[in-house]
Amino acid sequence: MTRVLVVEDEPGLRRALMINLRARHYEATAASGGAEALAVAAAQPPDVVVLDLGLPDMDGTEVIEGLRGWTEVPIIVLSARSSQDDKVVALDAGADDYITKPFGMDELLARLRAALRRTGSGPDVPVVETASFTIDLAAKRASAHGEAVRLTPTEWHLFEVLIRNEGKLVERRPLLQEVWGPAYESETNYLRVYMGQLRRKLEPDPAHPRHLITEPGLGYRFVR
Amino acid sequence: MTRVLVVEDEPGLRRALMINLRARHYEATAASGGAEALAVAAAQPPDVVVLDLGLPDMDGTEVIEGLRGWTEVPIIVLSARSSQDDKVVALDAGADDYITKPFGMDELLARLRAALRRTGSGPDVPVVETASFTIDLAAKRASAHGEAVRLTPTEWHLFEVLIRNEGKLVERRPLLQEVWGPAYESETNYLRVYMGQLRRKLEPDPAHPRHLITEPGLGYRFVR
DNA sequence: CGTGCCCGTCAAGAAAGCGTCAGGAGGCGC
DNA sequence: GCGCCTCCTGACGCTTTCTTGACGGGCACG
Repeated sequence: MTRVLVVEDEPGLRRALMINLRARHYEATAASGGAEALAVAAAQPPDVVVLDLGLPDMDGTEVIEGLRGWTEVPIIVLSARSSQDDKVVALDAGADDYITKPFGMDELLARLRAALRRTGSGPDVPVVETASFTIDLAAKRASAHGEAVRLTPTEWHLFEVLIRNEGKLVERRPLLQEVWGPAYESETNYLRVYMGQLRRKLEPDPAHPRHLITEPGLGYRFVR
Repeated sequence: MTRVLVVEDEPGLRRALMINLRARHYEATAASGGAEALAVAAAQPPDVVVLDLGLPDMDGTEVIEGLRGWTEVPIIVLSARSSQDDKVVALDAGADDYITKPFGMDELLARLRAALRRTGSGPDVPVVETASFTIDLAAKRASAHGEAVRLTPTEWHLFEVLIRNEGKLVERRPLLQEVWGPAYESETNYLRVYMGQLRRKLEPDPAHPRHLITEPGLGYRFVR
């Protein structure tokens, strides 16, 4: 879950922010001062920081710099001060966005989404690991028995479909349609050839596969 | 030099923006309509886009979507409309920032710097060192076998994309789109030529590359 | 015990992709 | 205008990948 650190000294606004964020299924943590914010961020690095500049204990810019010393987490600044100078100082200190109070909750949330989108912290976990081999879908890297293994485009495509349905049986027809297109749905030959290649490259004992399983008469299944 | 695309239909504001950007040593290009903006961006992919939402020929959101179809270049929206809904729509369509008119030039420039800072950074170090060569992204300097090497602008651009995705496979189409623009996504010739040039300039044995790796049928990969 | 079905394996030709070279066009400074 | 650099483009031979057919083994069933 996406973790948001809210740094706001005024209890009313802090509470409103927390409620709204949690309603959107963010994991929201609160800090009421700059020192506390830095401590919390260090203990549990957030995915995005919403920072009120007008804190009682520290200047807001110092908080930004304190964070920027070790993390590039997006920082969205809230501030009652609307002069250009204030914005320039905060943005150049390392803030990603600057919203003047009073602000609308919808706007804040939209800017939050924009900031999170950029970091690309998608919910995907594209690394699949088994006892025998490791597959990194994003980087298109595979390794087995400790050594890097090269897969051809078709092998990747086929394997991806199986991994997406990990544990589940994938019947031959959907498999063929997905990888080779609808015109090839009866070319079960291809499956035999390419499953064989995948096994030879990845399985410890290709003749007795443990992860790329044949379900006779039905299709194939990938199990971890 | 950093390339800024300014999309603004009103001549006075457009001129003011261009003057201010050029005074800060940005390479600023102007477009007065949405269609023109998309064409210019495709021909010469910019590093950041400043986009007025109130264009005569297209809805601003369409322009955002047209860009987001192929590039993740930062988009800073300018708009006379200050309602939350307008901001939410533009930001969720893919904009990175939203500034309401009238605005101060200093603020725009600060937000521009913030947007550019994000793209350049990441977990990158501006200096990449391998056993065979050294690349200083910031200073645009390269050296191999102890000697300085000159790379052309296109070679830099291509190499930067690969370095940003160090270790990860970059497929041909995204690579072509990023470096040459969306109209060139099938010109795989270019990749072959320029990868060859990079290898000849940087690899100890260009015929057997160790760092600029080809993944047949898929794309290319930079490994340290 | 024979037959048919399905699967795994192999190999060879076809197709697609890759590296390389060289020539020409266009831009830029002199 | 002239030379230099960069980019684009097409062609060629070579490598990798895909496709296709054939063969043999295991298994169920008659």
